[in-house]
Amino acid sequence: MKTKDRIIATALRLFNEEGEPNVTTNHIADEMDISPGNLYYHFKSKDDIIWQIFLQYENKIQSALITPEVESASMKDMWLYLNVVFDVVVEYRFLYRNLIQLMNRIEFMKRHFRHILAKKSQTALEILTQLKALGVVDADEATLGNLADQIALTSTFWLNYSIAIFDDQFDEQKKLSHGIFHILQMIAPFLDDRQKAMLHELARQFL
Amino acid sequence: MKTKDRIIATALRLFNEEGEPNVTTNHIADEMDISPGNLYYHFKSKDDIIWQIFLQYENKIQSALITPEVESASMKDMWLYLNVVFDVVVEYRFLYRNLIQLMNRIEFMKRHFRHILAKKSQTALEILTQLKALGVVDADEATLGNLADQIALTSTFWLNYSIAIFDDQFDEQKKLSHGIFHILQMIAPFLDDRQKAMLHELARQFL
DNA sequence: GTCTATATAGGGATAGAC
DNA sequence: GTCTATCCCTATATAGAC
Repeated sequence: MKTKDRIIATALRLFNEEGEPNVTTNHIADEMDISPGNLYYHFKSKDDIIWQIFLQYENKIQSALITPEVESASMKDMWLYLNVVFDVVVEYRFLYRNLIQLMNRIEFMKRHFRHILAKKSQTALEILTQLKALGVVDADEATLGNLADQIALTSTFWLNYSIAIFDDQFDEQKKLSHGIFHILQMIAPFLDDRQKAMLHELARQFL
Repeated sequence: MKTKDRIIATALRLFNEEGEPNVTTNHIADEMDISPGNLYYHFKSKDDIIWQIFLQYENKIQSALITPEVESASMKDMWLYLNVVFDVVVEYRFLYRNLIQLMNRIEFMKRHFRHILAKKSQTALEILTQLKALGVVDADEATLGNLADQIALTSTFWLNYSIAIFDDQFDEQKKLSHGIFHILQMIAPFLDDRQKAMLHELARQFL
């Protein structure tokens, strides 16, 4: 693994663990046992490191945001989609914790993130629409649109929300599952009894 | 107005306008035409200023979170409640922009904010329950609980969300109304036609 | 209560040797 | 590509005069 990649990996880990504002470039270099000068040979600034991490993140989230072919014709498809999205969010959670700050500080970030957010909502809508066509979901267009936005918003801020409401020792993975099921519950009123039972079963297994 | 209060007012304004991390104590003193030394005569640290602002905020939000007697027996009651809450959120919006950061930095903040968030959800649930008893809303307990949490989450993070998705020149007040109607739309599927029409009318007037 | 002056510390970033 | 040494700057906070 090249030094440049190690810097990115280490920075990402420290940012996630301690919050980006609390992690200095010296801190990163120290953790890797390299000199600050070396770090600045590979990156021209701290924001440059963050931007490179963001580009990695953007790649991953975009792969996650390709509309899946709804296969099982059930809420399991939505559940899978949410799992993929939440995984990426967790992996790059520091971005979400300081979203506004970073968007204002780093050029292009705002535009790129806005694009991702729109895609999140759009993909959710496409899945819902497919599920509706298959008779799994029963709701009008406006409701589906509202649900899609709500899914985008919730998947974006759930981690912050859960930091605020849950005990700190609460298991990270549990928080996530909790978020996913919170979203699925939003859709539940528009499902028939068989699908509701399936949600219940998923909840039993994973919550 | 005493200097101490002027410091709080000025700090709040600057924090909101420029983001707390971008506003230094010197910056605040400068804006008020007092010396940094004077500022530190009144507050022992920057975090102390933030904490005092938070206590002000806590007072206001707690007044807003008292369950209203549902009077008009319509969605107008929910609409009024949301307006009161959003007003406070906007007045102290810098807290929401750096929520996690501040909660980790300032003692007690986490505990206090967690309490407020729980109350937000609880109050929303009480209003929904009253509306159900009056026959305005038709949904089971689980759905109402889910809606209440969703209202708490959305009212907390809507400002950040709207910064991310809307154009910067988009009017502040419009963003707010947009958030309120987004929440009302979440409840819409559980209303009868007359109530839906009322939402439509409110939207026409304020959106 | 308010000012001026300053201590202290730490972070971002660069120069130049190896 | 990596290190050492260091510069520069800015932020928090304090000391002591008025």
